[in-house]
Amino acid sequence: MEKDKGKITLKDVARMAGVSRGTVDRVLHNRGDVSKRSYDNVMRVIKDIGYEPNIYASILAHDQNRSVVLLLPSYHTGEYWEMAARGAEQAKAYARTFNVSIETVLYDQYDIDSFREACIQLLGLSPAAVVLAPVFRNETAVLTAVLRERGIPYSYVDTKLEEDGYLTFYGMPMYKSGYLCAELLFDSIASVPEAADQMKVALIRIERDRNRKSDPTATRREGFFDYMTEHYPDVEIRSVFINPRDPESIVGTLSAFFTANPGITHVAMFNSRIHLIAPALEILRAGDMPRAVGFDNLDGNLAALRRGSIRYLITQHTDEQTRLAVNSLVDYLVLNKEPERRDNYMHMDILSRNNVDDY
Amino acid sequence: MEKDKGKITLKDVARMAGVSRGTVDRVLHNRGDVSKRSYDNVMRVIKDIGYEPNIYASILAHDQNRSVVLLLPSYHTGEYWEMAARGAEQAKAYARTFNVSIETVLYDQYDIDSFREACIQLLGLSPAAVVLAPVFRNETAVLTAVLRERGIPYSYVDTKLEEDGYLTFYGMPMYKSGYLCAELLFDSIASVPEAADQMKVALIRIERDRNRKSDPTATRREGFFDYMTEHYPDVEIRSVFINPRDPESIVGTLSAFFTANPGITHVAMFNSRIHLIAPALEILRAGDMPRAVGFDNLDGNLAALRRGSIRYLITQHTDEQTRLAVNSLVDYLVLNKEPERRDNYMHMDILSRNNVDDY
DNA sequence: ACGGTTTCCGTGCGCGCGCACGGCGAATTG
DNA sequence: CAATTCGCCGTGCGCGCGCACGGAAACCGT
Repeated sequence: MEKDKGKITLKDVARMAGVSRGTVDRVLHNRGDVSKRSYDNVMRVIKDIGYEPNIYASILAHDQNRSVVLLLPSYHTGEYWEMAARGAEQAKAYARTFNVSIETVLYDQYDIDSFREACIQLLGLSPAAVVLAPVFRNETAVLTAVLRERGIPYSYVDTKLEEDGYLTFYGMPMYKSGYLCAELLFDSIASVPEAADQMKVALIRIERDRNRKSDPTATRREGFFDYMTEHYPDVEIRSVFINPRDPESIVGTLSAFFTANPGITHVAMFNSRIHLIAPALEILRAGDMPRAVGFDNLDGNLAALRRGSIRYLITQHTDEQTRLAVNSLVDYLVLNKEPERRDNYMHMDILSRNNVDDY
Repeated sequence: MEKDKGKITLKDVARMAGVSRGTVDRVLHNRGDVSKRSYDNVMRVIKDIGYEPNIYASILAHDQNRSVVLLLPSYHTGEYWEMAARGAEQAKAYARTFNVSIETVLYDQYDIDSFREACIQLLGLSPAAVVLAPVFRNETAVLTAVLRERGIPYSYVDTKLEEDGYLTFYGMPMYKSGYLCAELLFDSIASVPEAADQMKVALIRIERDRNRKSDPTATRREGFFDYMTEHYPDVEIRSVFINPRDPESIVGTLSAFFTANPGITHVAMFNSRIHLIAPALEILRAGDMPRAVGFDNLDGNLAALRRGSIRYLITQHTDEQTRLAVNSLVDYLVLNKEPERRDNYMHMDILSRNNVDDY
């Protein structure tokens, strides 16, 4: 494209503008102490010959110690937010090639005070940029106000607030994911739609979400129901609530449910925890496994997929989201690169037993 | 994690190892002229304190004009290899942050002489690294021999030769992709397997491949047949050959085929060109569209997917493959980073009408 | 005319590393 | 034993830029 041969340097610009390197430098950084005449000269030369600073020399001379801090919900092994942490780990490799370090601050997503503390801790780290998963919306708004005031760029992952101070957002299209879930579930009778009247669906939900007003999967459920209404309006759909904190109880809960609701042929679960019910299905329905579709590539889910107790997983790449969010901030910080898109809805992957291996 | 404050430099290593900067440098680059004693000392210190070179200083001092050259089949808009070129374009962004430029040399994949010429042209560019799509296997072997002799690292995309001089390979698991194709195609009767005896499959193939001994999709077809034998041994499978150079003829060919073979319910195509037959299906089978599954995310294929004339596409991310191959070479050149894996079989994406939007 | 500001500008140093050059002691050779 | 070679090593320069320092005009008031 452009000739890299006779690389144009700041010195060249200085010479061509009839000034010194220092003056060009002052112009480039709007640092004042430059006469209008010199300023114009320099600017003209820069435009004319298309000078671009050498970022390596710049960074080397600068030698800053930037760090990107992630603010995420804490997690146990195998849980949803672990994937985000994994993505952060991957981003580290990229960041460290730019001498940017990555730190993570965790909070309890069910304890607003821990979030407040985490915010204070985060600011104490004096981050060069921040990645947020905004579970507590009001408190997050407070934090981002501070960040904006301090000129610290930040990005959202998973969910975003409706404001426009953020650099990027990486998330999943929730409504569509529910729609897709229904489609995959009922693709099993696509060639014989008249079989629909023998089909019956169980939606597995979390006990705690039953009375929760802000269920994060509500939109997804909406997409699911819309698909069903459009394509299979007469199929029966039942909900059953399990308690994820007490895995022992799940077999019992489902056993009672299947007895009370015979003929369940399809199972769906809208959060990331379908791995919790896979063993129960294997025990209770070994003979005639219902077709099950769930979300997210947790290790437990992938294992169940491989065992055959789950037919499809729809994944949103939480790790990728985090990785890309960090990278966008690093690019912005180091290379002055504006992101291509502010809002990035990630592609949903469909995982089956036969394409999970090279995942 | 590590303290970035007192950044460890090459000079520190030298001091701690009781040698000079030059010696450390020689060790780092395996440049010889170092006594075993000094070598061991330096290596130990490096391990101990976890020294990592500052790439900015490194690149700045280096200031070479390396270029990575891609050797790919030429293409028209909307064809398979265009995706590889697109991936190269994306890699450019990454490469340029390291002052590495990307060049592409194209050849006619049906003309061996053009390949030979391309090889000469490539060597004339004195590349720092090369990415290859080895259509002509024998000639490619000749080229790679030269590259090895000159110490130029290279990577394969799409296909590889069975040798072990390459740095990385990025491709798709072909057998599995065929297996997956069959599964997706017949998932439509998964809940009512007894419907299988009313199903009939058409495999659309390319006229030119009929007598070709090295059909690149042969392995894929094998996976497909294995799945069918295992799960639906009695389903009828018919092949029909079309001429992609004469799109006008396709409707006629398929029309005759459907007449001769009534009751086709499923259609599969193992190369990237299923977009060629989508219009024909829309015309000939508007009333009862067969279920069609194809490969690769060509724009034409995606459009047909959106229109509903294709049910699923299995994609192998040719663009990603190329991008990653280039990146692995850049990392190797600039950062001395060995690739994590030599052979990288890419994940296969399943695309349906409902997850294609954010692709 | 002279001291004191203000405005504007040039120069030198250092960031950490790659590499060429030259040097020094020990081994080898005639 | 002197001359040469060889193995090993240290030093200096430059990559392009940021920034601090100091200095030269120009301007001002007395």
